Amino acid sequence: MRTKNISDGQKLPSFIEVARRTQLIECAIETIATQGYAQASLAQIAKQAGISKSVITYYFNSKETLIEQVVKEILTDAAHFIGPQLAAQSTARLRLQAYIQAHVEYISTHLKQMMAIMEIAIHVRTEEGKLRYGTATEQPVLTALKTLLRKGQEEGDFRAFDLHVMAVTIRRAIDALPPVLIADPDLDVDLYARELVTLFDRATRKE
Amino acid sequence: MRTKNISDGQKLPSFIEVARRTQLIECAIETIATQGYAQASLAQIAKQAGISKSVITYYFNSKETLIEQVVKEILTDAAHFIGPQLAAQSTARLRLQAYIQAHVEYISTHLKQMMAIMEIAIHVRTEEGKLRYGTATEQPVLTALKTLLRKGQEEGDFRAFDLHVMAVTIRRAIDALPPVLIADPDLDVDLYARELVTLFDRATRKE
Amino acid sequence: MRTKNISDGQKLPSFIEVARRTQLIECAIETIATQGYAQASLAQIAKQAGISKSVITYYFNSKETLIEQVVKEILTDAAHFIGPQLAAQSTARLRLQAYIQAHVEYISTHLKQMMAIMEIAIHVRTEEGKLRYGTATEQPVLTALKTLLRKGQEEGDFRAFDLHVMAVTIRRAIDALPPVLIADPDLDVDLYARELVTLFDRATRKE
Amino acid sequence: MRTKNISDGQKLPSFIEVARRTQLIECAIETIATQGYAQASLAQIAKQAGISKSVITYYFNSKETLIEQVVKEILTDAAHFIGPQLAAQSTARLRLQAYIQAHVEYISTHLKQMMAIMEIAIHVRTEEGKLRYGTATEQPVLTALKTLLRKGQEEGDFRAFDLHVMAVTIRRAIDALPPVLIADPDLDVDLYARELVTLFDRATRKE
DNA sequence: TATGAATGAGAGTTCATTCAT
DNA sequence: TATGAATGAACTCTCATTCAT
Repeated sequence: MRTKNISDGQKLPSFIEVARRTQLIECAIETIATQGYAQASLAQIAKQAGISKSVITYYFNSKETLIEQVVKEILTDAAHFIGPQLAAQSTARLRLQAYIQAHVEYISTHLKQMMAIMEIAIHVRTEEGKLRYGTATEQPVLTALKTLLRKGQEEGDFRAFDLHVMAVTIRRAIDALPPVLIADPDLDVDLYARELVTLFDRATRKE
Repeated sequence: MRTKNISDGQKLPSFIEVARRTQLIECAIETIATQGYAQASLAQIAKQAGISKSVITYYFNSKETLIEQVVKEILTDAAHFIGPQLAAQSTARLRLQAYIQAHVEYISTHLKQMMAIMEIAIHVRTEEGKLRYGTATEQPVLTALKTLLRKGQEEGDFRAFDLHVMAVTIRRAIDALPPVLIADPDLDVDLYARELVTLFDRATRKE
Repeated sequence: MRTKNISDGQKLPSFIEVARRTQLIECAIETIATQGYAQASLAQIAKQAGISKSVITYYFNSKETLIEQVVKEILTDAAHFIGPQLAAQSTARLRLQAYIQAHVEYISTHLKQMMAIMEIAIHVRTEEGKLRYGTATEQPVLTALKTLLRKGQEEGDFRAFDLHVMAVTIRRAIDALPPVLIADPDLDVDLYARELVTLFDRATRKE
Repeated sequence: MRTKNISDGQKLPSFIEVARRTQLIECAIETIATQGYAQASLAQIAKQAGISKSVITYYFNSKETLIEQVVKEILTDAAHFIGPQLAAQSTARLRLQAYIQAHVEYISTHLKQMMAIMEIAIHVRTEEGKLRYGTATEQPVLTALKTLLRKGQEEGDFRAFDLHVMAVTIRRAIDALPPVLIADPDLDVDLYARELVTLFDRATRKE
């Protein structure tokens, strides 16, 4: 499965192509994060990149595709960082703790990306009017978290809370961080993480 | 001090005017809630109302003003519903419980309004690029919640958690409900409320 | 010849009708003079008069008609002031002197009206795109002035200049006054008039 | 100090760009001159040019900018034509004569431009409601003319008239020409110029 | 006599996209 | 590989006018 780009039937993407695509995705993220999705017109993104508007539609056929790539890029990178940290834990309690801490750490070190993806999730809709990267895409994320929580219940670490409510609440607590960090860049993120861990540890544990 | 009624210096709005304004605010809410803020052009809202575009700028001078009225209408109504329920509680724990339950109930019975106001909060920006009804407006809400929580700590009901983290988490847990309800309209909201109450009761209480 | 108003076949215009029409013409002049013709929408004029927009189209069927009346009113009044002063003079030289002085005096005491009529002359066009009150209407004015000048030549007071050039130049010298007075309200208008008289006396006289 | 040419930091405008900008300025002048400023919407100008409305905002960011360019273009060209002819004269009397003749000649050969710039001067206002290219811009022009006249007085060529009155009158006499020429395209402009020269020579000279 | 309600046309502007080079 | 040129649709807003009351 190769990315469907303009040189498909014949050659692999050239070096310059990879570089440009990377650069444009970077610039899109930067623009969306700092100015908001509504201001992130192709013209703005091109200006940010110091190139012409048409370059964008040259490498990505449409704005839609560019945004897709941005989302893919960010989600993949985040998964690479967070996934292994969960796998390393032996109990559900530790896994939840790691889940929160890994997310907080990633968010605090990738604030721009997180702002961008939230802007996208909030703004982009399909032709039928549904959010394209919103709750829909969130489903698998929630499912994974619910699995983690259910295991904790089965193993006797967690009490009998409603999986959906707890999963949603945890996710939103994490998603709240980016704007909080924007508003207060000097925030002590480790403390924030520890507070969240404690909060949800108490909220989930058996007694 | 008179109720702003008859012979007040400025003309009374006619019956039709009141009706139209109400209808247009209604239609704006409907359109924003169902199609998203970006799709809610004056043309769309007018179509929804079955009238011409110009009627909107006739009653509200600008789109900006219309949105202001929508926000005001929704927030006022919500405050009228929720405020008294908090005041009736004697302890911080009960107040937090009431805070959550009142919000959940109001949201579940005013889903359209809640979707609309969240869309607005997320999309509308000032000329300088800041969110107009976003974090800024949220500040007083958070402050009020923090005051409630601090009191609980001072009275010995609550443990020594970080006020900001807890307040943000509670708010986001509540704000999560509208899209959850949209995705699953048959959701048992009372259960949802009870689960949230338990969750945050455990998260906050002393031991 | 009566003004064709709404109550034509039957009664004479009522007192209130006359008053309203006068008031609206006044307000139109005020608005046009101070804010410019482009800003003088019916809404603005109505606001100035403290009445509803529809009143204007009630008394004058259209904006076009209102403007017509404004022009008529102003021109008639000016003619009443200036005409007799010319008739009183015995020689062409004195008549030209009176022409200039009467105009300057009238302009300086009716600045608002003069600004309004110049704005109208400049802005209002017919459906075919010609100026409605511009050069076209100016023609009779120029003709009258040329007659005065020709007489002076025939009587031997004036030298053999081109009538058209001289008439146009005199008119424009006079028309220049309103904006000059706006820019410098403390201007010594008598001096201005005397300077103009001298200027054109030297320009016209035989040797 | 280099002529701003190649490798200047900012990109050179392409041939097409120069051509289009020229064409659009041309078409703007044409439309404004023939139909009046009020009718010169972007749609009209685009129609005149046979292109789409968006092309105009592509080359000039806004209508405001387009008009600025139109004004700049016209004034620059006129100054290039008239300036040198004044400098070539030795006495004030000759300079005034050249002033009038150069203006008349330029106007008669650039009638469209002159009509356009007068329309613009009359119509375009700043946000505060002042004329943008009106009396304000006229000030330096009047000042220059007054300087010429004062010199004539100092050198003993001219009598002791009021500088302001004379300058204004001369300017208005010149500004009167465009509409006069429109009304009568077969007018003998040389005669017109000679008549004006004589008129103001007599009006200004010592005895 | 006077008004508020409503409309439709047209204004300037923004934007993603297409196309030829 | 990259760009400038051009388009058309949609946006918010203004305005003179019509109509029922």
